Amino acid sequence: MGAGDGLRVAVERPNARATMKDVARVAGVGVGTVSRVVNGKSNVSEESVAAVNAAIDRLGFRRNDSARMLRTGATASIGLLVEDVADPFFSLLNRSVEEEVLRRDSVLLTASSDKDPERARKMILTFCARRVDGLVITLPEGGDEEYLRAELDAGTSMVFVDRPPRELDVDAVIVDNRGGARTGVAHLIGYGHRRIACFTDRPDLYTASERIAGYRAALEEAGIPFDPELVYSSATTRDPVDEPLGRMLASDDPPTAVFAGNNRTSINVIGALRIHNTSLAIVGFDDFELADVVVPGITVVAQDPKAMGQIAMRMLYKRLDGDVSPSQTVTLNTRLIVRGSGELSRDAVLAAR
Amino acid sequence: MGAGDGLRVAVERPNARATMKDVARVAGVGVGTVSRVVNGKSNVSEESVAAVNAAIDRLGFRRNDSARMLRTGATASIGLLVEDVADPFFSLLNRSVEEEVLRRDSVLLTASSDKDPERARKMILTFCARRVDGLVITLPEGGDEEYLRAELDAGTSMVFVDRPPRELDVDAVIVDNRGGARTGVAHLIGYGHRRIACFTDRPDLYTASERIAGYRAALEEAGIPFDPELVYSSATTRDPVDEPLGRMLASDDPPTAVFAGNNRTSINVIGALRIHNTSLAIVGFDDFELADVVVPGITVVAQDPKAMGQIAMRMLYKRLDGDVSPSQTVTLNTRLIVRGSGELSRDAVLAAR
DNA sequence: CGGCCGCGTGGAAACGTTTCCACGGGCCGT
DNA sequence: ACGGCCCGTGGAAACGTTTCCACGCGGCCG
Repeated sequence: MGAGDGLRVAVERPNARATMKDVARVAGVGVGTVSRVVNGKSNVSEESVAAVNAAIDRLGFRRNDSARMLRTGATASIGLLVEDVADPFFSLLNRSVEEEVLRRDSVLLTASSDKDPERARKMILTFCARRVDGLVITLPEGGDEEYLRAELDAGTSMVFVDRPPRELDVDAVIVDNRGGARTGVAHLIGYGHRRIACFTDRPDLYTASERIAGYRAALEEAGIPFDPELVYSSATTRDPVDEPLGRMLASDDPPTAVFAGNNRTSINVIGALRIHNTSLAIVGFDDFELADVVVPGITVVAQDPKAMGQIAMRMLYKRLDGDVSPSQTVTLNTRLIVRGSGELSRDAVLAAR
Repeated sequence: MGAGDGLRVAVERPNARATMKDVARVAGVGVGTVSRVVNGKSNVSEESVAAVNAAIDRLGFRRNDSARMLRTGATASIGLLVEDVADPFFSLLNRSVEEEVLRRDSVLLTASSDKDPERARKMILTFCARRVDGLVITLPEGGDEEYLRAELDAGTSMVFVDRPPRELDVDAVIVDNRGGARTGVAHLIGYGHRRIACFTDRPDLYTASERIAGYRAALEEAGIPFDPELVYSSATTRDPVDEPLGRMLASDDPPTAVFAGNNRTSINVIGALRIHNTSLAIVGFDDFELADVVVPGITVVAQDPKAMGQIAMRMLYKRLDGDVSPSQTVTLNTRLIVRGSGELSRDAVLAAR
């Protein structure tokens, strides 16, 4: 009645998870066989499979993946660190990464850095302690990235997204921020604008500085002098921009168009324009829901977070599958989506004044 | 030179992670001492601490959490399953859950069910195999929830969010969907409307059906007959609603106001109104960015995903800390945010026709 | 002066899996 | 008819931690 005993014990303590040993006892086989059945290995007799499955059901057995991970060294998990999982751009990226992770029957650990290098460091180290197979990282500005080298050397694969690495030899997928901004601003110039304001995020952020560079490049190409008075970088994307916009509008030579460096800033600009009861041509960087619901629809330079996630994961899994070729940076092109706000001509704006 | 040997081995194979055994050898102490140092236990001499830390730095040691989890049985991880991490509502919930998880030095596993019960089941079972300490779940409609009982019995704590459990004895935090909808519709009625259209999600979804019930309750209270012709439930929140709205507008007794059952539907309705070049009073369920940027601003019945996440996690951690009191369901109240679209009176709408 | 307590320590067992090795039995080929 | 081989199997080692137990040693109290 040895088997019966095993069962009784399990039934009497329903709160303890059954182990393979318990299953083996109940099924009357060895633990090796249980393991083979659980993992769907082929060389097991039909009777054994049936007996084991019956025992599993009876005991409510579920494999303990901690033990499996320890033994095999493979955790089947990926760590994702972004600025903020609630940000529209990153939440889309998150979802697309999730999709790829799921396809490989892995699990996704997520965290938001909140642009804090220290918090990012802590989370990445936590992920590494958990021995994730790979890491997808948007590293916040301003921190030291050297600590990552140790993890890299230890064999943890990683891909940077949205920002290129500075020193590290890792894969990355980024967006052509500069080119996208240049295109957007050139679009405005094409409609006759010569006084174009530029609202962005903190300029010490990689994406913001690139976009400002694109803005300047477009001006330069058109022979329009750069006027620092027309550039405003907010400390956080949350604060409104009515006041700086008001100052520009009140100047001798006010802008007739605005280039907004990111989607939240676009929204802030729209709000500020409403407050000042005026309309300028607008092109925003990064698409957002409702961009086509306001009137006029907002013309944007769109990124593709879904593609970014897919490509990043494809690169990562290639590394995990053993690819040791030199690291590369993929740059995604942007797409100009014309909706009306960017096609308001200089003449039309001036006429309305 | 025993210690030297240990070091040399580690240096020669930099790709292999050092273990506590390696650290112990290099530091000239026992593994027990290394473990105590790593975990910051107090009863270790200063010299030992110093020696161990030096060895750790030298070897790039990082504790293997798989082994730790196996040994201790505590994984310090929480699983979160929502409909879609890219949805504005759930991404905010995700972030707020993350914040609470971080506070407890845990890690967050996330997944999107995409409203597919089978996918949800798979992910939940995966989380359970990984022995997460607790689960935060938005269970998709239509699936069997019985399989959760086994996990519950096995001691995995869980909290439902956004939907109550049907049979299961688990904690939940939900929103007063019915009451919120009633308030929103009553608000419209207060401005004289008697023909109020209702656009929602699939009515077999819990939240949608509750909101429809709230809509009907408000009508009933005001003595307004319910007209099924004024209710449209789209199969997915992606499809536009121009056609059904057009049909309603073309009828003998067209609506003068709209209640939109969720934020994407609100957006669709705004788009459809624009196409039909007309304006009706609107109240939407669930706030969204830009609700105050369109003109007029959209009056909404707002939920608070952040609070939902906080409360859910507080309940979950109470359970993990041993609370065995009866399970409870917390219902969060909604808040009406007045922005203009809901205050367009019936007379104003009719006058504009 | 002797026993006892407590502190710092090393070592070994245990967590639950996977994987490797060895073994027995049937089958096929020579 | 016999040897080798393959298949299904059981058992044990190993993964890297934590935790428990036992040990030595000093100091303090009786």
